[in-house]
Amino acid sequence: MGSSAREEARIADALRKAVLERKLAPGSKLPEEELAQIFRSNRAKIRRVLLSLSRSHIVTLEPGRGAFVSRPSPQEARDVLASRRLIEVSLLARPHRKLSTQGVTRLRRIMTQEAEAHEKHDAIAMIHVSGQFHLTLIEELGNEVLKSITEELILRMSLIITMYERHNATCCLSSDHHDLLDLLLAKKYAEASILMARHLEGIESCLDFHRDPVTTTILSQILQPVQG
Amino acid sequence: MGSSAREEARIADALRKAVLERKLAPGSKLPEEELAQIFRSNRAKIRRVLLSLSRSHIVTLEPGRGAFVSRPSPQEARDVLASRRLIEVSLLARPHRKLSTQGVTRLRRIMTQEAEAHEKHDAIAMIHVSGQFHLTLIEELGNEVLKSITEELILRMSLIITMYERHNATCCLSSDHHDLLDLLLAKKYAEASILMARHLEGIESCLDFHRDPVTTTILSQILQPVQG
DNA sequence: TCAACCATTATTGTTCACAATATCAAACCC
DNA sequence: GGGTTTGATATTGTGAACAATAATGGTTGA
Repeated sequence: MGSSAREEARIADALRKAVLERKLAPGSKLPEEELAQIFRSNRAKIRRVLLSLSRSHIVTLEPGRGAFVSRPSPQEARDVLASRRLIEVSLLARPHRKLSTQGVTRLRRIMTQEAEAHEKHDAIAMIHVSGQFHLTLIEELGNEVLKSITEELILRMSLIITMYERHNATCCLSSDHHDLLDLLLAKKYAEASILMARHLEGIESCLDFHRDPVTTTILSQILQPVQG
Repeated sequence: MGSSAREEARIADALRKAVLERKLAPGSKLPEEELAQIFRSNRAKIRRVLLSLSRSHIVTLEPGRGAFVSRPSPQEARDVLASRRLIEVSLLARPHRKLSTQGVTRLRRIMTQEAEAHEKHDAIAMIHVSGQFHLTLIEELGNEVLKSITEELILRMSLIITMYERHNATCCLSSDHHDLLDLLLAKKYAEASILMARHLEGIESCLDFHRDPVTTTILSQILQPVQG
């Protein structure tokens, strides 16, 4: 069987998904044995997955103690937010290329899904779709490298929001996304970039770095339904 | 012994250094056993290091075949260059903070080393010092996250330059660095960012994506002196 | 009652042997 | 003679057993 890489990718994706959807709280312990049986895998594979995720700052490996979902410090949080803002705002201000017609179609479809999720009050779907909007924008106006960098930053932001969010603030106002696309179609890049800056600052303003980083270490049974 | 992480970091650093200094040609095979005895280590640790490096796009793991130094495609090369340009140029245009006095000192010291390396025609020292200049700038004006992102991009650029460089073009004109610092001290950020854009475009213009990616697979004896 | 210590238990870290796979070369058929 | 097949060799992939380490809980003594 040469599908071991696929299996590891599946496990890593499931963990990343759980982090993105804020089901795995920062600080949660990730015991190798437990993960192995949840995913019907073995420790060796789990271990490689955890090593990979630790390189993406999603997981922190403490020697002799094991793997934990990362708990970004306030400073790290600020840096992640600032970095994402720099990338996305600058890209809108000076996009590498024009929006393709199929790109516009993709963005429109995503916004439709966003509206549906909003209507159903499906917070998890909102997170996914909102992330997809930003990533598609980067893919269209930028390139693959920026996209994968931002993918990682978005994942780290999920941890940050879980730790430091003030109330149940909505992560992304979908109206912003709508206005953003309008401005881009009108080639008003300067205005679009300003809107994006405000958009991301909006997320930031919902954070409170003073409060105790509440990290209820949730049991891993949350992962059970993920792997189907 | 709990120093296994340290040992792995040492091996990873040695490999990264070899890539940065362009001693390890893209496409070179990295056999686990051979690396293990070069670094007086074992396959398990080597394997973990290679997995880590593969996450940084420095190494490519081919299932069943082993690890190879990555050979970035022309498209990937363009994306890496564009991403680095976006980050550094935007950061100069709108720095997150002012240059600290000790930051200026550090940059000046680096430029001194740069002049020395230039005088001695020490190409390897030039690479290191030039990278340090850019990274220090990002650390001073930006943050740690952007710094580590750029660290990875610089490493990938080393591979790109090895594969696609036209002649023996100097990677960074030190005069540019000098002018850059002057502009920053004068708070002429707009001009500084333009200079940075030209600076990085200069590197890009030395590349030729049409020529065959010459990848002389160098033996790993190059690594021997690295680990001392 | 509290604190320090020690034994127990659970988890991680390491090593080894073996299985699977790809590479290479020689033999073979067309 | 060229291309294909087939076996030998080397390298990677996998799993399990063992060692080392940290967390846990209970005991003992002040």
